[in-house]
Amino acid sequence: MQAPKKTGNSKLVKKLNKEEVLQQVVLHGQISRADISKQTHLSRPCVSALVDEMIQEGLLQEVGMGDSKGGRKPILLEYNYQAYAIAGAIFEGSTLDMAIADMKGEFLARYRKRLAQPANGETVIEDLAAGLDRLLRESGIPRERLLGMGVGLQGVTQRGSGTVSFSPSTGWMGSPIQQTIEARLGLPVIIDNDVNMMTLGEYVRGAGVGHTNVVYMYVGTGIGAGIILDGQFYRGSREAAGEIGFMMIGPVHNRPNGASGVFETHYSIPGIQEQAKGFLSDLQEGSSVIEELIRHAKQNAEAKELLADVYRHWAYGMANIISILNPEILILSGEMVHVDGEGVKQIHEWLREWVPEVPNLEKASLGERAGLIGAVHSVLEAFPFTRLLDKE
Amino acid sequence: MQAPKKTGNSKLVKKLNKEEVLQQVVLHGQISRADISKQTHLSRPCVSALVDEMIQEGLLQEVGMGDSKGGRKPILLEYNYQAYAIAGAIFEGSTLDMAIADMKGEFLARYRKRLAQPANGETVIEDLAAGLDRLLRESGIPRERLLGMGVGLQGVTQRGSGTVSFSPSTGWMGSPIQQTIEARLGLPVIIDNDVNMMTLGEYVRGAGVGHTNVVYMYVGTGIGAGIILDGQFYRGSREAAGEIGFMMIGPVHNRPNGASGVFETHYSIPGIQEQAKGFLSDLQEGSSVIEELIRHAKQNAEAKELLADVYRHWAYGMANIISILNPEILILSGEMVHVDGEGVKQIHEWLREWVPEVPNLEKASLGERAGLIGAVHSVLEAFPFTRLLDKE
DNA sequence: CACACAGTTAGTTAACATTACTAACAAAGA
DNA sequence: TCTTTGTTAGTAATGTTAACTAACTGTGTG
Repeated sequence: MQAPKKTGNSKLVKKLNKEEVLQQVVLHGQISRADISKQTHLSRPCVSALVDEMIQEGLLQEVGMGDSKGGRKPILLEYNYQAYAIAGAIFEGSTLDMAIADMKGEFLARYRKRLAQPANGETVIEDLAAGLDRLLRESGIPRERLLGMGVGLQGVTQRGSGTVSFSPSTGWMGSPIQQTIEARLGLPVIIDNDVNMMTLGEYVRGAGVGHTNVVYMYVGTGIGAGIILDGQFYRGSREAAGEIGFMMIGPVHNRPNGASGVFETHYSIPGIQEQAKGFLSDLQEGSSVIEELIRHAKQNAEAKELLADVYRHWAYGMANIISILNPEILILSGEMVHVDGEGVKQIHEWLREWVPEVPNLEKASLGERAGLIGAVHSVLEAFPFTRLLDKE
Repeated sequence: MQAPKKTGNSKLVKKLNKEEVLQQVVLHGQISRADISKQTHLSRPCVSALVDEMIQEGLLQEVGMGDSKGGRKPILLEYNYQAYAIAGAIFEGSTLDMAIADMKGEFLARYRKRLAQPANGETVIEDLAAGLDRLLRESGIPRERLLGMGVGLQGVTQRGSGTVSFSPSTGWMGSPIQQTIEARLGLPVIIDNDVNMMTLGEYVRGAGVGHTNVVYMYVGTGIGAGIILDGQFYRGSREAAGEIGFMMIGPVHNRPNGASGVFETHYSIPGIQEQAKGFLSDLQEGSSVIEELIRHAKQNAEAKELLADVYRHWAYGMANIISILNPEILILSGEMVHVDGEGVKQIHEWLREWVPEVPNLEKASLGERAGLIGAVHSVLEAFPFTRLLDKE
């Protein structure tokens, strides 16, 4: 039942210390051995030894001298972000969006492809493999320097077991798809829901940076949320946390589709469209329902009323989330990014009236890149520095 | 910024290993050195050394021989639950309820006192000190073997800073009351909201045992919840998590008291009483509003309607919590424990209709002892074995 | 039935490996 | 000359493996 550790866990301490040193370097960008020692309670000789090993391993580099502070000049160290690379992939509708990134999360190459619909699970895996090959070629990164791939997709995923129980856009159903892909690509793979990937992206690079309790609220085809509490992704006991589309907001009866939640039946984009069909029939491909609704609301009283109703009920949802979770920030995404300043202000006012601790309300800031960035970071998170230091 | 560690952190490893050993003993009740070694990846000699030290420190005891498994009989070790003691105190209305417990959380003595109202903050502290003295005398435990005291109270607490911003029953307001009490008692003190203490109690000894995602829903004078996610108490960014009385359930307008939440305005006990005042005027001291309402509902159509409405809105609250958090268990407490089987069944049916992952629905099982048990455990949690092993 | 002896399990001792520390020193600069 | 940075050398702490003692089970034999 216990993890096997052959050399005794003095090795563990070393690993921890190495990680701590690495963390300091990452944190400061450039730093000397002496300064690391000051920051970490580790002695200078010890830091020196650990740093030397990590230089051997390619994780750190000496990048020149710093300014003297009255004595010998320090040798500055830098994290070698190019030591390894990570791949990310997102299935969004019928397109596959891929990228390869360095360990900073910076994209080195990107690749996009439209998939034939309906998707066939096996050819989709081949598409993934082909995309990866191309990214490797384009970026010039040798395959053995790839740490893994993060894959985000619309649908229902069980990250723990690496299975996908429902995903029309990829054609993956049931079965431990993660292992299958890992075997095909010869790489560790992480599979997760697209909203979770976007949440992670915004958390590490977008609107959520610097916060420890973050709720990412998404309104699109459905309504969902990604939840990060005390700096940790919270998934719930059956990976069903954040299914806020099932909140009891709006008319309880009159719910045609039993599988859909009450909230999302009425206030997801399809739900709103249904309510607006009297005046919003002429919607061209690719345009935003909310933008259109806002436009109509300027002349049409009915549209104005609907828009206010939508805002109000979205605000109810936020108030419930806030009451339960007291997050520092609520990130608005999906179609909610099209709400204008007026609308956000109105929602904010309501919240101040209803709940005592109103968090920051911010629109998602990464746009369509959020998912990919999250996918890349899901790998970085799962393989923290630890793994790199394992190259025994 | 860094924790000071004088001897280098090889000492840290030892502590960790010692804790691991201790954990095994606690977990198994009785266990031999050899078995600990098998469970912990630590070698037998190492376990022996650590165990010997802990026997010296009084934390472990040899309690006799176990059965032979074909060779020498093992010497069984046991955790010495009596090595230290913990005190707990709960202010519930105008009574102060205190207990002293061993490290298993078993009460060794208990003490109750009615406080004069309105409470004066300073005399309350003296009451606390007097109660503690009495408990120590009664249980025969020397003061220096006390690890600390957990204090739970109705009101608004900031556990992080140890302050109480609102608490009529104790008369404590603002000011870092925790330090004041610590100074007076000469003991580490933990202050927390009573609902949080009860949540912890149910989590470690009551209905929540064995679960990692637990929501404890309390309906009384107000409506609140305690939240444990992935085995950790979740408090929110400003310690306002679980303020579910502010959910947007029930009539939004017509809320007389601006400080109270929409949900609790209508569906806390005072809110229900307000709605029931037509037929529930004759309520004697100490009886349950819900029990009375259930009784009336058998003859009175109006009462029946109100009861159904209350159940329904409580269920809305639960559905929202479940949608967001997907807990494994929802513990019903406060006046909700008086809901009869019929009512629970009805609520469960609604939930199955509304949300996909319905958790266990269970009534709180510890009754009025929950808070005290939680208070005691809050200390155990804050001073894990770590502290004991610090006696360098 | 007594008893020797092999086999097994528990716990300890001894020698060794790892890792971090302190102290002292060399290098480089103000 | 005094500082600051980085390294070398010796030491202390802690855990490991290997080997040993202790204690018990079970079995075959006189």
